[in-house]
Amino acid sequence: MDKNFDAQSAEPRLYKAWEDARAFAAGANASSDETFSIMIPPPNVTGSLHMGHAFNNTLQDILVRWHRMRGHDTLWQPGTDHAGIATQMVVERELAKEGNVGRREMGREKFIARVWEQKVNSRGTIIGQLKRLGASCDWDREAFTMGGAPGDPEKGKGPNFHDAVIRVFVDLYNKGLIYRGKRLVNWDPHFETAISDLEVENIETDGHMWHFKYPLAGGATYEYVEKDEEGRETLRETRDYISIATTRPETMLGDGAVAVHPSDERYAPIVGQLCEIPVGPKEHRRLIPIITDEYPDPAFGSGAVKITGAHDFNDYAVAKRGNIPCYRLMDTKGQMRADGAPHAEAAAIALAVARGEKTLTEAETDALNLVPDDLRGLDRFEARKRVVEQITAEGLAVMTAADDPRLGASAKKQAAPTEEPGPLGEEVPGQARDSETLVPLVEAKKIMQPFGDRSKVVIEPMLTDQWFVDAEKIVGPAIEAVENGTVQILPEQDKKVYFNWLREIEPWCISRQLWWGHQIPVWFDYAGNQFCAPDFAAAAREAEELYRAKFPNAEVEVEEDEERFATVMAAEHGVLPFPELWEDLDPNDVESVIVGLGRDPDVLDTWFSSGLWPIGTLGWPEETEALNKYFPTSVLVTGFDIIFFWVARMMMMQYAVVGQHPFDTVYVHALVRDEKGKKMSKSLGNVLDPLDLIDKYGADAVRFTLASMAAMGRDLKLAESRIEGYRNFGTKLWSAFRYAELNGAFGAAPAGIPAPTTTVNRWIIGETARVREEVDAALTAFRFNDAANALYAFVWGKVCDWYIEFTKPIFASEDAETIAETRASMAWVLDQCAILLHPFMPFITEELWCVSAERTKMLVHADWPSYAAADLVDESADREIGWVIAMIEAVRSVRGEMNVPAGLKVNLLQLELDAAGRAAWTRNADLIQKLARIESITEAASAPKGSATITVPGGSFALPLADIIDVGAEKARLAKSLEKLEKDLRGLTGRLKNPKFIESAPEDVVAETRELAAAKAAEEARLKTALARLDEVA
RNA sequence: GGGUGAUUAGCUCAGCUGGUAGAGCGCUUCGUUUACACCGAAGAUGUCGGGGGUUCGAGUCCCUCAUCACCCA
Repeated sequence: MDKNFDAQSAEPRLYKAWEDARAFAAGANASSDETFSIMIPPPNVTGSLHMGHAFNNTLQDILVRWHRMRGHDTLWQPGTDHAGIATQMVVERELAKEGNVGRREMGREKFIARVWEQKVNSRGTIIGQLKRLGASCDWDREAFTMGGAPGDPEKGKGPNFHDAVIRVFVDLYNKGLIYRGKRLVNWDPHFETAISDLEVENIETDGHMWHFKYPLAGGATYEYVEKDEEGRETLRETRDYISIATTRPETMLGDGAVAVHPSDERYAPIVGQLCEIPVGPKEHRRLIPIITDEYPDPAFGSGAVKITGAHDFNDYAVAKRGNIPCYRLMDTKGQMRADGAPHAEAAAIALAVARGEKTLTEAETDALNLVPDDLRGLDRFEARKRVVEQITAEGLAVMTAADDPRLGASAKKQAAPTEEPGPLGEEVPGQARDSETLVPLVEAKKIMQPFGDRSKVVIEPMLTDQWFVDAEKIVGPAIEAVENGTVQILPEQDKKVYFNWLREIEPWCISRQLWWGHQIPVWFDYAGNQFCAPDFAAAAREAEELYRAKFPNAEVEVEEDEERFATVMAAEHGVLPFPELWEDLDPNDVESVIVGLGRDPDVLDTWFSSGLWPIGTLGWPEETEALNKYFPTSVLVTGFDIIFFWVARMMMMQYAVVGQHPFDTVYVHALVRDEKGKKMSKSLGNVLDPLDLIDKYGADAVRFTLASMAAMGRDLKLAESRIEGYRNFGTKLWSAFRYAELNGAFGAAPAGIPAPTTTVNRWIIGETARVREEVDAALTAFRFNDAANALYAFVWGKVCDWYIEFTKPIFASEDAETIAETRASMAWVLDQCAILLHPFMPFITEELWCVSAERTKMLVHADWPSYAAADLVDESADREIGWVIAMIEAVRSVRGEMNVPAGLKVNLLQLELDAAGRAAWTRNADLIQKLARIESITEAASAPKGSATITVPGGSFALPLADIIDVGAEKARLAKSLEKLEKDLRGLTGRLKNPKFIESAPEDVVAETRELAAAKAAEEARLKTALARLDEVA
């Protein structure tokens, strides 16, 4: 054997050997009917392996390898996710980089073809990286969340996931669980698509709060009175306006009302009146009603809130309650609308509505563009600036003293006025020279601003038509399953997060205005009828049926017409031409009907398809053998950040579709952070690339590190030094095998558990059984760190530190029988180390397995042991070795502290020793003498002058070190031990003297305490005699 | 604002149902005793965030305060 394991060259070789042997195939090495299955959380196709993946997949691989070795019928299902928005973003960026035309110029079909190309190319990256980690997935079953979708160049290679997704959509649609509607959604103006609320990050940012006056209609006035808590008047003035605070002035253009709290006395006199939106051309100022609603907080701002139903979630709710129109102001890019009739015309209609002279349908309201002509087409932030300028110029901004602290940093700047006064009301307001001057009240304020998690642009709440899953109707079983334990979530605390979210579930917006994804299987006709079906032919049949019924004597022909969808959309915006024509017809007279069907161009949220991952990968809707065998799956291992995105939705969807729970256990792991606890991010530059680490330390070291730090529910802070430490552990194991090789313990594989006679061999076999139980118990409880640490402590602390050292005198001896027995025992013990470590460190253990003996199977398929400590632990061997170790440590400790030269062999005087101690000594004299470097031992009645005392259970010894010993140092050493001992003893006897302790503590605890107290007392006595002797000398 | 978690050795953390604190790394001293210097031997270090309570007994259970982190508004 070489001196070290060469991970770089061995890992690819070993992985290939496993793959060639189809060692990871579902059911490989199965010897029982028990099944174990895991679905990989599919990484994005365009992604690459980061620390989170490495962690996640290491844990999965440990479980999978462990179960496979235990003979369970095991499947680890791999695959990748099409990651709609992320992938589309990557490809669009690539196109731009190549100087190519954009996707719109390219057209949908060509663009999709391009994305497929990208998918085929980059899919291999992440798969290759998973293999480098050692992931033992059944690669032949690799799935893709868009597998089989139109354009898939590898159609038929993996499961047809597309058909499954479409089928589920149709199914849920038919069950009434999916619907289309105009709702306020989170709109990403960069990608020009709706996104779900989970894809929005709310970030606190520096913002402003502007205060404006909305003049009352017709110059009306009222007494505005403010009172303090005792009801005393603090302010009374006659006002002709109502004061409004807003962080988004540009949305004023779409205000539908001003709302105040019903209990707010300040505004009671003007509720029901109209007020004027103080922006837009003077001659077309819109009037809006002042209404009451529970939403405004009287204590916040002025207590009055403008209501812009089409651009704010809270306002939307108020608008719905108060039947206030929601006027959409922006287009898909977040620019002020430039469509429709001129502002004057639109404003007139809106005014009529506000006066109650006219009502509009939802579509008509949406068609109305209330953006003043001069602001049309502007970016929303530019529009904000203009609106503020216009209002301020007109004198309708609320003013305040220039040193008003609410102005924030800009207020302090007053002392040093800038040279050029900027336009009033800008984001840096107020250029006044002294506090007498009034400036517009623009509060500097932290506001929570929504950002797209992918695009990083400010999300715009937008009123659009979208598809929704009526999640509320399907959460029931998902909640119950966790409540009643059908599905276990670990760690327990994450259950709460799960419940909180599910119990307050909102409709799930599943449509995305993207091209890369599963296109929604719904076709529209002229009249806006929806036909939901797996394909056009089926949709056409439905349409045909409908029109046959409507026009009994007509020949009905249905044709696909992509233009139709656009027509219908236009119709929704106010022009609905065709059904009106029919009103004048007698349906019986119609002889021919041509129905054009256009398909909804939108695609489904990626999470809708990954929600079907457990069944879709197993071939559902076909009743495949795999589905029968491996579903419901055993464990889902995933990060806590996607409990909502994925776990909860898989639960809901699996129940909704197949009425079953998708997995028995969800193991939620934490985040990998850097050593300072910061989240790893590219912008911080603290990212540890798992592949770099694998290159440097080997996959085994990386895996073992991650496993040993996987304490449940705790983030792991990863320092490279830890990985280095576990690389060293691998080397330690390697060199232990090398020792075995040098001592003839290689060769034939052990046939069974050896039954040696020598104490050390009997002892280590018992220890092995103990660690096997520990590892199994830890893995059963998903306590990966406990398992890893138990193995570390066993291999290093027991096998290497003691067992191997104990065998040295044996192998150096002439005792052929004992040597043979020790070789067999050592071979077996090291085999067990390899087996038990294999799930954690698959590469090095496989290599050691293969080089150390002739094998019938590779380690990946070796049989996991089941021996019990109860059967293999030999109590007397255990006690004896315990004593021997204590003896050696005691001598070494004294030597170390007394600065006895390491090379010097010393003579030991035995002062007193009980029978057990004598027996242990006799049987293990060789080994104690070698390890403690003792030349000889002689019995003596008393310790000579200038000797150091060694106490062990049942006896005491003396090291005569007349020449070297420092009596003072020895006294100090003994005094220190004695002090500690006495302290322990005080605690113990104190407890034993307490009658309540004897009464109420369990018997075994009392007994244990007594034993401990006795042992400590004995040792105390020995130490005291030793000290007394020293006193005599001194 | 609501929720969750954390606070234990210099650092990073274990410590499951209460029985009197552990690991790894780091640090100090010594050491080539042929498995291993990616090593060995020895050693030092803790009012377990503060305060209160329950208990014979609290790092562990309860209350409270403080600080930090994350999630959701």
